[in-house]
Amino acid sequence: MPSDKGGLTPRAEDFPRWYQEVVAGAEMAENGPVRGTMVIRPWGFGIWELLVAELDRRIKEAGAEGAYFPLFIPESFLRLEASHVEGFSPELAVVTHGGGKELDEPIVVRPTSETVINHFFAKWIQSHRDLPLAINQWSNVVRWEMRTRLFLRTTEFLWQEGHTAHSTEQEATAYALRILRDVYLDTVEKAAGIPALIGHKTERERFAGAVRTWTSEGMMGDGKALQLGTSHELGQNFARAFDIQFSDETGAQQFVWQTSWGASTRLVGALIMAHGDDFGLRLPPALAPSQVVVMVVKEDEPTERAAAGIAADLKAAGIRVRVDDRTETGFGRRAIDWERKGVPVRVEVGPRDLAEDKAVVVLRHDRSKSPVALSALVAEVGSALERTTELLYDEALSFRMERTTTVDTVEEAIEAGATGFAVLPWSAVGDAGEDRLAEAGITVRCLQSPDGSLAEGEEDSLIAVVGKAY
RNA sequence: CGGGGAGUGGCGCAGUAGGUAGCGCGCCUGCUUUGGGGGCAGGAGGUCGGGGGUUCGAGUCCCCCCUCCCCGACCA
Repeated sequence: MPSDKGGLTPRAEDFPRWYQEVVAGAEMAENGPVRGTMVIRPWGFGIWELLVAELDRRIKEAGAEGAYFPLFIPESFLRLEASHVEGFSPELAVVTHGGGKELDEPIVVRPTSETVINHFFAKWIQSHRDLPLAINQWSNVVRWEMRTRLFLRTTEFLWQEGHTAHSTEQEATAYALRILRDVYLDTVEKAAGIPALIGHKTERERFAGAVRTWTSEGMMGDGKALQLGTSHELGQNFARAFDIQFSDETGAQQFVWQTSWGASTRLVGALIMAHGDDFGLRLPPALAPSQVVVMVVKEDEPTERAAAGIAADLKAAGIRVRVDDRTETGFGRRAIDWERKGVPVRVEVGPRDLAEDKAVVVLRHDRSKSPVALSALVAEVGSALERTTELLYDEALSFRMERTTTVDTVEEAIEAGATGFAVLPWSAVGDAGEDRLAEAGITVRCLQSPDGSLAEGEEDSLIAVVGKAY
């Protein structure tokens, strides 16, 4: 029996199931033949490509240059930084054979590229004049995860990893924060329309090998947290392990101060979970492979011509548009398909509209329909697209506020954290409190100043935002 | 690795005392319909996860193996 929800399980009924159905139904991705791997289909990859463009533009503006390092890393490299190996060894994929022979030294498939990149940084950096050095790589990485979910956690995933070296600690800190704010926070909020909290991780949540990890965290539609982008201050840990030294102005040898930062295909999952509704995906226009679909309601020559004309006008206005003239498929089916894929605006063109020189404009955000005069169509669609991201953002923000509770104790945080975020004084948590939260499946997502701004240390005045996480 | 479940057309499933495989969706053809998963008619598509055994006969019973999913320990 057809329902107008396109056959999806309601989000509130079973969120994980709804998520899987959206990923499949919107033709975004499916499982690969090897456990935990993912085939990203054109619709999902189109979203990723737009995300890459948004991120990369900001990364370049922040002064990092693109480069590429190998997929294969000598196993010995990983061992050079103690906490780094410890953190990653359980999830490594290791190549032991090549060309039909057993290798002398096993090769690791990169779980991240800190080690290879720093091996080369050591070679490239000689003088303070070589600094700062900022490199960004777009690549795939492999982490042998136990439980996987499409986009959220897969064995192989696509990401961007930035690596920098600076002559002073202050400069490294400033750069890590610049990336957090100007790249991640800005992309996530402006392009993706997802409100994010920023702060730093507690010691136990910190990246393996970092001295401080900065994070941006979003709340998903089920109240759980998802890390959206992280930026690490590595101090001189890797510099010492890989002997990355430079001569300063006085001729003295010094170790560099470093950062690394990344965002992954997980962001596509964030988009689904932050904005999706019972009818499927809802895409912010900046990340929609097609921002508008013009639907030919009925097969007939004047209608098809009118639809093509509308599409051409929209395209000329710089809008990504596609025409759906598959009239051999029923109208309802096609409408639901585009709705599930999250296309922000649909323009329906049929003989009845054309008789009045109109078309029906349907907004995916609230599924509202309104007749619009053809002469006003481009302007109307354009302004609808401009409003969409902010509407999605506002909706997600009020949801997060509804689901965020300020509390005083760990026990209260456990209760509130079951369905959303709990905010409490960091001094009320501490190491023991983190243990207690962990028993309830809750983690500290980030530490902030009481006003929500960034703070550096672990001093008592900080607040902790806690919740269940993906 | 510990506990639980499942492998049957592309997808989701049924298959009842063992008797030679079926349903829904999808797909193809034609007609009709197109304003929220249309209707009618016809059609294609299956080594029943693999191997062995019992039997006149195995999707079904027995043994071994493989794979996948869910829950717990790890994680952008």
